[in-house]
Amino acid sequence: MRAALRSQLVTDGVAPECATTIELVRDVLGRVGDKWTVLVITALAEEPLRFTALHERIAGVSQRMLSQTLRPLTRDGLVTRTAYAEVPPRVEYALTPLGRSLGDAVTHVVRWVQDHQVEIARNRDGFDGAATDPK
Amino acid sequence: MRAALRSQLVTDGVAPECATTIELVRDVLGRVGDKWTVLVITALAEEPLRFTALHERIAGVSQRMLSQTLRPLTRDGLVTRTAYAEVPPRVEYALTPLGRSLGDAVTHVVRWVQDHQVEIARNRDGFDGAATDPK
DNA sequence: CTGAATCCTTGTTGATACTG
DNA sequence: CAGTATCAACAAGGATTCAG
Repeated sequence: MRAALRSQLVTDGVAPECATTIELVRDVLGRVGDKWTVLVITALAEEPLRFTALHERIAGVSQRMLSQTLRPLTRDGLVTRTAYAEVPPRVEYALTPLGRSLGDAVTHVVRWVQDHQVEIARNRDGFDGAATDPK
Repeated sequence: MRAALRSQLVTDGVAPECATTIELVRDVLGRVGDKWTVLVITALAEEPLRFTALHERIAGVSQRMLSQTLRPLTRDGLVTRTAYAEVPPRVEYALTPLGRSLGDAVTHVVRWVQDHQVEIARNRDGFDGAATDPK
């Protein structure tokens, strides 16, 4: 199964139909790895939120980055964007079932980090110590 | 549990000990989201490989990016680096159990993409169609 | 209120060349 | 063989300003 995973990811000698899958995998993984997407998903997982509310909950995000993060999520159907024709305008973002299921998948990785953070920190100390103290 | 996840990720009003966890989560997620790490992990999941072998298997990676990808993985204890004192030099990289377990966690996300790629593509078409065809 | 447009700074990537 | 050093190109992120 791991070989099957690799066959989906590797780019040398890919079959043409596979090329689109590997691109999509990279696209989504890159999304998950970016600075704000996971925070947006987890924030929306609690409850639907309007733009400003999101902006307030996610500390440090700029308006620009927030809308840049939301657009591809909306495009992929991970979140819905509902604009109410009022003045002042009101736009509510909510997580779709699809987005929720991605959040669940990502949770595995997040939990992995939490479960292994001590071990990782210890490894880093050992590595850095060996580098500076080569005795 | 989802609220717990969010409490680990969000940066506003964090407890001091949490700050290091959220940084680590971002660090690892960023790693997973970069261009080469997942490919390296999946390649090494099959068998230990030397530098050149990795370089050949992962199409498109430069020597520079490969060593830049390998160093943090080694530092965190996800892969081992064994240098044999020979001429010519030989260095073998292998996945540790820790690295293997991260690969398993990431597999959930990869499988999620595979399972939902059609739905995502359909959503994108709809989104793009609505943008260009506002009738 | 909800963004889009602009500018600017920084970080990331890749090509190339060089070393133990 | 297994990298490091250097440089140029580019993308990402943030601050600010403007608009519907």
